[in-house]
Amino acid sequence: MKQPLSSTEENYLKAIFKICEQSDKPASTNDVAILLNTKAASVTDMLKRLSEKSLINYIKYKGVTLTESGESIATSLIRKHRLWEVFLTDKLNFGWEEVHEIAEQLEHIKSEELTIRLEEFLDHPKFDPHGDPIPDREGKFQYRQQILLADVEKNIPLIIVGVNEHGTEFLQYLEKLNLILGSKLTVMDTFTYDNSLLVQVNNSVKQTISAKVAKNIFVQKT
Amino acid sequence: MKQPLSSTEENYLKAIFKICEQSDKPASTNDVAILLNTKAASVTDMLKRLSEKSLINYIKYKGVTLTESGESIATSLIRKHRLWEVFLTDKLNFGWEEVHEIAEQLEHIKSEELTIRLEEFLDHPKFDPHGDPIPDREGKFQYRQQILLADVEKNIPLIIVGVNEHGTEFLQYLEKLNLILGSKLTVMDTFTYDNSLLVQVNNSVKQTISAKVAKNIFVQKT
DNA sequence: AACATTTTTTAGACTAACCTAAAAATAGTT
DNA sequence: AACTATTTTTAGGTTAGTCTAAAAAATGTT
Repeated sequence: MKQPLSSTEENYLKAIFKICEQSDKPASTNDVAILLNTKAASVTDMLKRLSEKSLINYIKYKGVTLTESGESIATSLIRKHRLWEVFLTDKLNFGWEEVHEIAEQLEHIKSEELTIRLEEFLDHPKFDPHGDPIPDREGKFQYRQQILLADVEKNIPLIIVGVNEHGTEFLQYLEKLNLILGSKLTVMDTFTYDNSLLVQVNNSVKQTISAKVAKNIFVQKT
Repeated sequence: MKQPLSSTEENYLKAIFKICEQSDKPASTNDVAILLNTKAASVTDMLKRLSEKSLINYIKYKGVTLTESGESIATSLIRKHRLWEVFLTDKLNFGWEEVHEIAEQLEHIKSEELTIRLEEFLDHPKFDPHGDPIPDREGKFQYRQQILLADVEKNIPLIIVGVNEHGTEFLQYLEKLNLILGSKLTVMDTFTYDNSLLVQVNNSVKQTISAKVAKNIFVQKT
């Protein structure tokens, strides 16, 4: 009946999920093409096939959303991806900037039992190394408090709970500034000229942070 | 230059390696087809492509062997396969009959660093859960003493060090008979009628074992 | 509302990996 | 050595996933 999906098909579902999650609107063909680094024509092609399999709701020219079964596959992939990321950092001591690419491969391993035992082995982590929440077996996950460092007021003690970008370069840069998950910081001053911020990290060093960086760091009030 | 191989190509290399290893002769097209559960025509097709990439020595109608680079890829796959099997049994508590299928997928994950760190994490195991030796980073591995239980004389104390078949059914059956890695046993008697054996396991139970089973168990003298 | 621009789809072609059926080469047997 | 049976290769076709170029639909602008 349900023959297993190819990695390619799975990647399309994940892409559609991410786009819809961010914008709360159907994903456009182009959005998907850009995210998957492919061409719009190829996307149209695949959308027809996924629609045939009842994994997406696709209306020509009107964009695409996931059906329930499509969404369940997408969240399962995200779940596996994030669990493997935890494994790679916590057990194999990879840096948070190194794990994405490997997890991208590992998430396609097909074994329900493996995922369950991996989760158990890792002690049921709730967040991955970048602070992203890990869906449970039913695909549900608590959303993190999504306050961007860029939107926060002065003189409030904060803690870093996540990042909004997962590129190697960005994460390595953050690490150099000591801006990692769990780091404490306070915005000392904001400069309206370029929207950069002066922040104090871990109650010691004061640093200036560009607006672009501040828009990619999630914080919580402590 | 060297674009990475597809999982399919990798599986062909592994198959050729296994056939050549067992028979010490070039692998025939048919052998490969049978092992990979595909058709001879498909194999010929692939052999041409692998030959083009200098991974195999292929002479029409004469069979195929691996080149040095082909062999290095094959042993790397076997290395990864067996390391993941150790991970699955030792860390995730899978049974030795459950791990093959999952490791079949995991062996294709591409990251040199991952393999090295996994090996480290597992404490540099030398054998997988079925007693098969794990190649080192250079692809070298010590061959195990390959004495088949079927070929051993009476009244010599033995220990099980490996199996020659990895099917789920066979391994589950062995487990039921308490014939697992490390089990001690002695051949008490042999019956020339059907070549079955009477063995004593762990100095307690006496059991009869068919010739077929005895041909798939490797033992060592203690 | 009509025209220009952008987005999306269609049409047609390519590659990897597979297949079946037929032809060619090898191996086995008398 | 000749003939038969088996193995292997070739020829031609299929499917998934990709592409480019052109056509069609949607969107934006005056």
